[in-house]
Amino acid sequence: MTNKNVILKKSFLMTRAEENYIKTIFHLGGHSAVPIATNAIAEQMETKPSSVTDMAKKLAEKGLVHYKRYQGVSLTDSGIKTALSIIRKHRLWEVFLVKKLDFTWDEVHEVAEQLEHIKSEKLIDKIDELLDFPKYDPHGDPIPSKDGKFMVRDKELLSDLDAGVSGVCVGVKDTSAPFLKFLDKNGIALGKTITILEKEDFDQSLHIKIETQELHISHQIASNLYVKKHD
Amino acid sequence: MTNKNVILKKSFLMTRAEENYIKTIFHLGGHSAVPIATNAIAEQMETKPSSVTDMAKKLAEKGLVHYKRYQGVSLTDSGIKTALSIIRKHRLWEVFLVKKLDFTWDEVHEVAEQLEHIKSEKLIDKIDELLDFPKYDPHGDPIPSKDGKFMVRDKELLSDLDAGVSGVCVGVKDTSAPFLKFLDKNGIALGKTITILEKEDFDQSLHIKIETQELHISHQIASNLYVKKHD
DNA sequence: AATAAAATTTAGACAAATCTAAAAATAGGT
DNA sequence: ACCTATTTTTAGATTTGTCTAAATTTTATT
Ligand SMILES: [Mn+2]
Ligand SMILES: [Mn+2]
Ligand SMILES: [Mn+2]
Ligand SMILES: [Mn+2]
Repeated sequence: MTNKNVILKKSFLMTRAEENYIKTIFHLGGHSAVPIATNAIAEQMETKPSSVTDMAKKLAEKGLVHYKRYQGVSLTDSGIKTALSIIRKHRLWEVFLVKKLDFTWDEVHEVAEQLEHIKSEKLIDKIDELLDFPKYDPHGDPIPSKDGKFMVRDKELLSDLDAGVSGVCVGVKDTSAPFLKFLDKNGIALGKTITILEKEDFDQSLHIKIETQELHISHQIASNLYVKKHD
Repeated sequence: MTNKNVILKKSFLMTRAEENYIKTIFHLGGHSAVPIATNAIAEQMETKPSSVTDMAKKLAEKGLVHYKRYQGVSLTDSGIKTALSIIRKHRLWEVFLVKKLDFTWDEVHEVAEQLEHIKSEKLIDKIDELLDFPKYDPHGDPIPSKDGKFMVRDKELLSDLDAGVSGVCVGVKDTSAPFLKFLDKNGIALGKTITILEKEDFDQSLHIKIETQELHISHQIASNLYVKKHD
């Protein structure tokens, strides 16, 4: 087998489980030098630490993660590339589902979790083209380009801003269906302008204006909404 | 667990391997009373007969096939329903790839083999709607509706027709990429009118007119082209 | 009907991904 | 520095889907 085929094999012969581990490690911050703890990965993936250890060894064997016993794992350059490719697919499929099939933003994640594992470079590139090369997914998260680059929009948690400040809602931190449905119910959506009218010292709850409507939201809600401040 | 959940489990908790076996059995004709031989399934799936036996037992356990030792397998009503649902997904995805993403008809099968296993009823129904409820896939094969019904177009193999007869090309029997590429190269496509000008007794090869162009094709080619005769 | 050939099943093994329970290593507190 | 609590790894088992080799059943041939 040629060296080129070995390289191809590595990226094409990833199992679904392997891909899910790589993606989780990336999301936990394992792309930086800081290694991620076995337990953190296990908790995030709803599996047991012993399973994570087994997989860490396998991924290290494949050159996708750095792993030293008891020292946690972090992604190699190859692992980061792989993670970005999966995240790209996940987010593009989410945009597709919303823009072309009228899914709501709380419905797309579950299906994208499956679609992100479809192996076809042509397929995802054509989906990208069909969607006119979107930069952000339905939850405001950036979509990596084919070569792994993506916009890091400067945004802040609504809960970190002071009274009087206003900006545009550009993302959500919690992407769970219940949270997204709550936002729908209260007229909060990406692209809308939010102004902090008042901040309650006692419980950090906020009195906000969203477009024309006034609303009271808890700290928990505010700490899951990303806003881009007006200049 | 309620009875309803048990039923749901059966249709939702199918593994990819199980789905592929069910689909293969259906394609080999196992939907009729005639049971399909273990070896036939093994050959079609490029696996070993012993593996087929193991899976036959599991599928029988789940009520998807009839199975008696040494007697082959056939699909139960539930198995047929399952097979039609997978085939529906496969063919709708093939149409999607051709109509919306500019895939050629020789590229779609491999990707559809993956996409057919995505679990989301809403997804496939929305794809169906986006495509305006197509009745046939890019190879002329009928697409089962949500409730498992589909058109059986009356069509004949070009090789079974006599000289002088003409009709419209409505399907291919061999859907392999090499055959489809051969057809492209020779200007043969679904929807085109074909007339048999002459039939060579010796080797059954045909001299045909396809639209305005004349062409000589072997028996092997003719026996993989479906035609609907003109009235 | 007996025997040979072919098809099918069984038995036992293996790889992938997971688990539980026990052992080992690390980190934190005094 | 020592002890303890926590984290992580190892060892061994389990499930799914596969394989090879041997045994069994069916089918075809004499
Ligand atoms: Mn998502
Ligand atoms: Mn998202
Ligand atoms: Mn196909
Ligand atoms: Mn087809």
